[in-house]
Amino acid sequence: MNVFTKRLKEARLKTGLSQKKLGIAAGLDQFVASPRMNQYEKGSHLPDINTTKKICEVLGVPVAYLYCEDDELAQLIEKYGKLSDETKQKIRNVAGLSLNDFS
Amino acid sequence: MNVFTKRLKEARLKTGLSQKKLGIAAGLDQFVASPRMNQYEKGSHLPDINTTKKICEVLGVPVAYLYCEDDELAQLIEKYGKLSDETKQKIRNVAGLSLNDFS
DNA sequence: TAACTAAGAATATCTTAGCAC
DNA sequence: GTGCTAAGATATTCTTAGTTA
Repeated sequence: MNVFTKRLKEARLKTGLSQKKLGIAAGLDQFVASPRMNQYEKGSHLPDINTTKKICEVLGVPVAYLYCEDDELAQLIEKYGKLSDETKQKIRNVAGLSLNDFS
Repeated sequence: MNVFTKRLKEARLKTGLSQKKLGIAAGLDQFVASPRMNQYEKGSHLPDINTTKKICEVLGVPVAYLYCEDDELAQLIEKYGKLSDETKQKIRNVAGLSLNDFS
């Protein structure tokens, strides 16, 4: 079980969708959605980048989230897009990434 | 030019390595390193996950970095691993991810 | 209904052999 | 040396046709 499959399964279960329904929601044909999503989640195959993007859109997570090895960083990646601009800026300040840090 | 190719090129140029040298450092055969790394950087092909991991190790970036669409989040992903545990915890607090937030 | 798998079909990447700068 | 590409060889995923719980 690699990181991709772990994050994919966790994110899917959060939505309450079955493997098949997630695949259909991501634009896969109804007859292939079940085996393909299962192959992705079990790790026997890896989806191409476009399918990955669509799956992530349905799951509400960035693509980077599925590839993130570090659990804490993965949490941060998942939440980052839902934060206010103010909070994002605060995080950038703390991380030392601010371009406009005159403090 | 997609996100993967953009981040790959930027990260490689930061290291000062040529495409070929990066490929060799990532474990690719010397005769295939140049075309393969070029194919990855130009976006004609995508490397498998194991090759991606090795490339990222040489580049000093997490795999998630190459797949991150958001530029600011990508910066944060790149820097996160280099931060102190204290700074990481501060960021988690600001993001509202702390499990031990009794404030 | 949901999760899962084998195996041939289809499609992708990888290697070779180069060219252009 | 560096960046880059076409095309056949190779390895992967995708579809089909199911089984299992």
